[in-house]
Amino acid sequence: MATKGRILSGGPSIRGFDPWVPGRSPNKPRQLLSDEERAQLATIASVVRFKKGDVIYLMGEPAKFIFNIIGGVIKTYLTSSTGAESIAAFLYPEDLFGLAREGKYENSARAVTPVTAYAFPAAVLRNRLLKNAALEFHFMAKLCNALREAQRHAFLLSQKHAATKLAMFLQFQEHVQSANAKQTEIYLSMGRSDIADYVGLSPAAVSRAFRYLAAQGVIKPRDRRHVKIIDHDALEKLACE
Amino acid sequence: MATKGRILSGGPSIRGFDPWVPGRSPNKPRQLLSDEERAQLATIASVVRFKKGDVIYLMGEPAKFIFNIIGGVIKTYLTSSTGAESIAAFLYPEDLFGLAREGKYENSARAVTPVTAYAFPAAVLRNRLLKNAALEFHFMAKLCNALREAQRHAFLLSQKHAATKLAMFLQFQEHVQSANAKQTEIYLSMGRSDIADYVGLSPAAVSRAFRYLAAQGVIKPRDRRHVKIIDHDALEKLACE
DNA sequence: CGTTTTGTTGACTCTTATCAAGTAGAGTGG
DNA sequence: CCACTCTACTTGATAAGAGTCAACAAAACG
Repeated sequence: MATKGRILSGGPSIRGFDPWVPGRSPNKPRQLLSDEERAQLATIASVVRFKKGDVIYLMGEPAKFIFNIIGGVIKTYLTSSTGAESIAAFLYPEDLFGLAREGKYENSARAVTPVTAYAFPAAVLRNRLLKNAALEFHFMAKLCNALREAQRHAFLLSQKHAATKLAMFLQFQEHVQSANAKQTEIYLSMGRSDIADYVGLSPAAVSRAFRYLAAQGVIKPRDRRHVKIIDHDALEKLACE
Repeated sequence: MATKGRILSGGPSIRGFDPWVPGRSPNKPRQLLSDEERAQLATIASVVRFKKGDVIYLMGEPAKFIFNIIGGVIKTYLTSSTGAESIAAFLYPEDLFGLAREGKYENSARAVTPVTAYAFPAAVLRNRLLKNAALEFHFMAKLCNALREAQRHAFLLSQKHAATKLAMFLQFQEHVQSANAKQTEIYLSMGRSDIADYVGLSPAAVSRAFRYLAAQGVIKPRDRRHVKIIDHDALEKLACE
């Protein structure tokens, strides 16, 4: 695919919104890095691959790398003492992950699909950022985006009805994909139990919520990973209720 | 108070953890800004005051300012279409707030107590950051902290039992305050309904959860705003369950 | 093509939301 | 400083909704 080729050949890529500069086409994230920045970052990055299900790092490990996804989807998660895992975020191509505190990872990460990513050694990246304010600014902008998404996720989790949560989740997915193409059908990269861990419900409740939305004529599932949104307004209404 | 005097006289202050450099005393946040940076920031800041309950900004407004709290507590929140408000974060002295996307605030902010803060004009601050990579790095570090807290908040919200949520909330409060002093009694800056909006429960459920924890002998409320933690281990166990 | 994992469905239980009534606290003016 | 008022909080009864468990169905995997 042409787009994928461009991303690969161009080096590391970060997509998002500038905190303060209005975009030319609002509500569409843009490439935050200049071509020179991407080339510069390419010199310190190595490309790494993970198979579906691979653990990329565990909470508490020394945070040697920051990652930039080229292709695939990863999840970051926290594990409670009972073993239940709560998913903090799904991350997609052109996202960053590898959040650390005082040199230790603050959550765990695992590949949801096969993943290709750039890995930046933390120490080297830190030096680059301290020497290049513009580059650093773009990383900061991406962090603002991540913070906003975490707050939206918290908002989703504060909702009480399973259908509301699922509706919001589907809207998130739609926005992630509409960056690439304006398609009516959504592809879900993750399984039902990952969705459950993200929206804070049991897998059973997620399953029932899908059935409910389908019964209302809001969505039309083709199979477990493909959903067509029939009634965007109804979804919006459910999501905002 | 000596500490407060230092903060005021020293100019803007940001407290947190460096993402990659281990702290000398782990688990204690440190001042991220150098004295020169604080002095420099002071030249572009004005001091603003808000009364308890004042709206500081509303979601969607032009994001003219970034704020740094000197004293008091604020909350950032999202309002759903039904009017229910979900609190994204409580912010304390030495915190930053005023998150924006493409020049618009992405949430609303309101004073929970009387508040004093520095206000940085966004455009001016942006220029400073782009000219001073070290200063910018410290803002970025603070953003990492905020992102981590948002993810911990999401983790709290994903918990199913009211007592668990409240236990986690009380632990958060304890950590916020233990930065200042190691006291056994916690002071709650916010009312019950703000706690409810933060942990994603009804005020009634929060009230019952308090009663439950007290009945278990885990906490001992002195009045509505003062709680003594009797059994830290039990609280930990409840929080992690 | 069988095996194993993942997802769906139903019956039942448990928890919290909701609503309404009562109470305590904070704030206000005398 | 006290009484009054108003808001915020607590408490109880009820019902709606999601969790759990178990059995079944459907994919995914080798």
